Amino acid sequence: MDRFLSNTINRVDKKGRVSIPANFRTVLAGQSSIHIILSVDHPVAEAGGADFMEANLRRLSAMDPFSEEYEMWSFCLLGDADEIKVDTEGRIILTDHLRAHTGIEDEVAFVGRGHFFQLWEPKRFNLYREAAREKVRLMRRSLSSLGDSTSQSNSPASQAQPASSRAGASANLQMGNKEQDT
Amino acid sequence: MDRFLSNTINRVDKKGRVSIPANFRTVLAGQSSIHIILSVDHPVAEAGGADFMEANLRRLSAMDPFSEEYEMWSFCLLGDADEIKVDTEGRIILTDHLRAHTGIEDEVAFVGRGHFFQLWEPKRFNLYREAAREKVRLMRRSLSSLGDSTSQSNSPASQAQPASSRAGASANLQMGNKEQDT
DNA sequence: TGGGGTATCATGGGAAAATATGGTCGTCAA
DNA sequence: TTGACGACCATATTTTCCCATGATACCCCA
Repeated sequence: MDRFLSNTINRVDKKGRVSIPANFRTVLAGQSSIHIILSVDHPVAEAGGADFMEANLRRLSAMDPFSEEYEMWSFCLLGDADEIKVDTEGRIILTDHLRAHTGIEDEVAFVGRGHFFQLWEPKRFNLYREAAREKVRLMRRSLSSLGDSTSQSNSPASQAQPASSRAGASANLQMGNKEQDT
Repeated sequence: MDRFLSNTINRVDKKGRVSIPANFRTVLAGQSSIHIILSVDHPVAEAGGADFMEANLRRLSAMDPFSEEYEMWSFCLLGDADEIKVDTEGRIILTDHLRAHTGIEDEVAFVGRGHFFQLWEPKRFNLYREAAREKVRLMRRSLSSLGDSTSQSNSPASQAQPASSRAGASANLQMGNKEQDT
């Protein structure tokens, strides 16, 4: 298990602690803290281990340091970021501005996104999920009307290759910027 | 045997476990977990081994990582997916959101689809199957009216189903995209 | 070819391990 | 001193492992 998958809803206790789902913890492989940034697009926080942070910084370093783009990105990526300790039970304490940004109160939806995961307020998560599913439905429909190779009206799966070909496969599995595999 | 074929209905026990059909297990070749995604069109889950997951992700990696398209697909393919452990007896435990999406309660229809297989709630599976047959019948009819006027139903599959009477059936092709979840 | 024995399979249940969650008690700093 | 936080402990629930059973399919040999 080497990427964040699936979603779980966990409770926040009186002290503000939440358990990171066990399968996410195994991906984090015992790191004692996680890095969190706030999404600019949605009321959601995005988190991952050290490699997640590094990937973000690497993206930043590819920009012109005097551009406005750089200014804004670095502001959000660094200024609005957090490094949160994971306690001995695998829990984290949410910061105030994380709660404010996400609307999280007493429950958190942990949503795996590959090389990072998201923290949603559960109701918002469900809304967004519905919207995402609808969008995918529409996108696929318009795709198949183009005569997209083999794609018949199935799931994304309908396109999958026979099991072989795994050699090059893992190369770009991860999104955008990724560095560690395994 | 390297493809998932045919279909089987197995029971879910009190603890929520259900056996993966033995012939499917041989295709999985001893992998200790399976990957599952939820169909966006139907109340069905689609599952396979590691190669199934990789094939899906490969599809993702062809997209622009900053596009909305990518965002939506990856959300569904990763955030709404599951990696489920297979126990020593070859059983899995269905997650809550999988049950919510499929409507599965105490029985599961495993349906082979080649390089992956589906999990259906048996009644819905039957309805869908009816609807699918009807569609095929209609499509064939309109096709054959283009030229081959004589071709009448003699497919090996044409069984004793009174073709009509299932008027409502095709409507059900879409059923369930309004699943009520938690 | 028939019959008995054997392997495989779906299913069930008990017990141990893991997990999510709750609470207590010091410590350190404001 | 108070309040936040970390380490530590407690517990209910869930998951996993192990063993058992009835049923069926399969095979071998007389």
